[in-house]
Amino acid sequence: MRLSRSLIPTLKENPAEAQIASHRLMLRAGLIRQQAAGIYAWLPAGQRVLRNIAQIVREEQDRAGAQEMLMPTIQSAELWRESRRYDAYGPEMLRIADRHDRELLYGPTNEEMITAIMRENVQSYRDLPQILYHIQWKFRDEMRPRFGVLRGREFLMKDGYSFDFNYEGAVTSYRRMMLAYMRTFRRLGVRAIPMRADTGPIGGDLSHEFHILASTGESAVFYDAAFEAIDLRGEQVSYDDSAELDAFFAHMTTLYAATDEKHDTEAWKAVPELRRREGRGIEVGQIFYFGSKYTKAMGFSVVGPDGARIHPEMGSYGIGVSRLAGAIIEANHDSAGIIWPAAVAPFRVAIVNLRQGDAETDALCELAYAKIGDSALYDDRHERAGMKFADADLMGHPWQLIVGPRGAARGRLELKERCSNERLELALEDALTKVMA
RNA sequence: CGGGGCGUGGCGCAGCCUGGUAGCGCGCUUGUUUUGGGUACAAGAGGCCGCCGGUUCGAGUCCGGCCGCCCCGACCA
Repeated sequence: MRLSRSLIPTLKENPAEAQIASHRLMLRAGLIRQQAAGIYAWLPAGQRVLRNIAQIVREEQDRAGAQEMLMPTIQSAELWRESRRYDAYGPEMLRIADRHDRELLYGPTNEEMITAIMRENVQSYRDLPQILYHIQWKFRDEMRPRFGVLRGREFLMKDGYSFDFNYEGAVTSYRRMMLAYMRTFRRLGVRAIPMRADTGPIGGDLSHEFHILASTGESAVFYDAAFEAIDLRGEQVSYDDSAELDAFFAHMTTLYAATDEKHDTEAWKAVPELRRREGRGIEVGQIFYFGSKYTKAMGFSVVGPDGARIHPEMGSYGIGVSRLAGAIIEANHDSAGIIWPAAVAPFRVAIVNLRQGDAETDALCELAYAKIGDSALYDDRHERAGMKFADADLMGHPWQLIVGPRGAARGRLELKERCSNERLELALEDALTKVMA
């Protein structure tokens, strides 16, 4: 993308409404603009971030055997009466009436809808297990939206649902999703710790929240410092080997880690004192097992091998895609701006033309831009070098390809790595090799 | 929802107490200058002062109502 022709409105000053770093930086780097309390428009660069995060989430869900689908944002109140959550959910649910005065709602989550879809289309235990997910906008009418996209009212979420014939199967699905989540967060460039969590209105008795540690997090968390050292990735674990899956699950859940709702002071005392960490976390995902709560309430059953009907066992699995954009920035920034992990950066590299109009400089920039293509943001504005440097740092591209007349005359340019601030003078080909690695 | 605060060019703010033709910095446009970390000078453009009503000869300023936004708390798959 050529910056001169892009809607990436960077701000030099901090907008007054933004209190925390990620919110300030998302506004200043031109990623988002607020439209109403807790409701944001994602500008082109922001949309690219959202798309990158969603794509990684999608790939890891697919790899875990989940199937992508797409359910609507608007749901019928009838559906929610079946599970008795229409009244239970309270004012956080946005209720709408259509022109015929039929009661609708903007979905805050989709357990009812997916259960209804399964009920209509699945009759036999042989059709199980299944895990389905979608990436869709949700709306929860929060009492007090804040912190930009970290607590918005409208937000993009990956929500998935597993259906198993029995408890053992459901536990396996739960463990598969935990593995998928750890891999997802790893690829997104953040360390998220699974913590025992409260199940809340979704109900059920087994749940973990995934928290990125950050002083600005909304949740108080307690965890064993050993988490800071262990391998959270699970790269080598096979989804199809139940022994490996169980071992990974044990590895993730044996050490103490809990949110304040589930904090157990007795168990806490068993953690060596020097390893007790109390901090704050940003919840970026949560997984639940809740058995047949919804399949029973909504009358979804399948015929088993013995001819008897059983209510499938469910789990649900959420990742806050739009919240992650903010959380990743919260965990990766400095005083100059964002420091994007390469996997989610809107642009892998900025081409900084220090002397727009200088023939050799322009030519070298154009060549670099042609070779890199869409993952480059070419700063071809007629602006001073200082402003371009400041904007590139603010936007947080992992790499900056700095091209000025001094080097261009000799066919050289400078490559700056945002996270280390390291600069190298190189020929274009060598720089591209490093950038594309 | 309880408490607190704020709405004035795109952004950040002053002006309001004590009513009298709307200001500053940044940004934007044009020109000159400068050119490897937000250059300097000059000339410009841009404002239902959140909305409605009231008081007054006159309201950004005073009074009432409403709306929006932010912060603390409670709440929060």
